[in-house]
Amino acid sequence: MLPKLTRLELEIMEVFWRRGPSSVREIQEDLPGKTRPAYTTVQTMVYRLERKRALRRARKIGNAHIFEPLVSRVAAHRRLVDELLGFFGGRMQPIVAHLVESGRLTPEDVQEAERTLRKFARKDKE
Amino acid sequence: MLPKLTRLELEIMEVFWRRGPSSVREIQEDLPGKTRPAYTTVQTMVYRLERKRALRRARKIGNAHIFEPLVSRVAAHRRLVDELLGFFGGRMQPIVAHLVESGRLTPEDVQEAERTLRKFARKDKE
DNA sequence: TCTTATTTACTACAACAGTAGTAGACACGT
DNA sequence: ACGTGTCTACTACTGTTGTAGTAAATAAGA
Repeated sequence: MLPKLTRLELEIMEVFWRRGPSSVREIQEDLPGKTRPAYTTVQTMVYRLERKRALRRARKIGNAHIFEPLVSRVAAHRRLVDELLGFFGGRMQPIVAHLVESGRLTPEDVQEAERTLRKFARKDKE
Repeated sequence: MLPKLTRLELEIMEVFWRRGPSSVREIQEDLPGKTRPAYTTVQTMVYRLERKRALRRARKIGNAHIFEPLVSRVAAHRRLVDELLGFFGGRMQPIVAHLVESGRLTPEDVQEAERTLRKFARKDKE
């Protein structure tokens, strides 16, 4: 079962997904400047992600551990969307309405959705 | 500024939005059986929602306070969607993709989105 | 080999979230 | 007016999240 990731954990995973296997130091330095936590803060988060089985120690370079992701970006993202959906009792309509009203669901997004839908419809028939 | 609401706080607000002004007892008894917390748990949450200015004491019946919502369901829902959007760096496409792939964005939902979009486009021109 | 900078492993702690108990106030029926 | 049950106001405790410090191990350069 996919572990639940918090905001900061997700930010850190995001760096791993971009960079691939990395050390704590590399991750910390790659975090956006304004939000950058102390080295040991990142270290703590990495350890927690390891306990949650979202990361694992892949190898060592010098005395530094190199960690790598065990969960994919897509899987983590899907979980986020599922959670939101839960809040809305599984009903899409209010979500879509909010997205449209806040002007962030563009006509292009909708067309893209239609394309994806058709692709899935075809796949179902096969 | 709209306060941030947690999972249980949202569940409780949901009952208020359905019922209108209510006592702690009424809310507690209206919560779904499997998840129903103790009376004092609900009471604590209601107090916290009051501190967060999501609820206020409207009046008294006997010695019981009647609370009423200060934030609307739509506003709270919009905040949830905005938060999710933040996780995705503001880009819609991955969210839509997940929704479609999990089979929860139906063709009807997309048509609904198109209708809403057209309505908004018209409004922009006015 | 000695020194030093880096890394690890561990500890700490405040805020928040979820959970609930208890003591005392109070309203209501008789 | 009394007793009883409900409600309030407070307190408490656990787990999680975000934050970081410190001591000891260790790699790597001089």
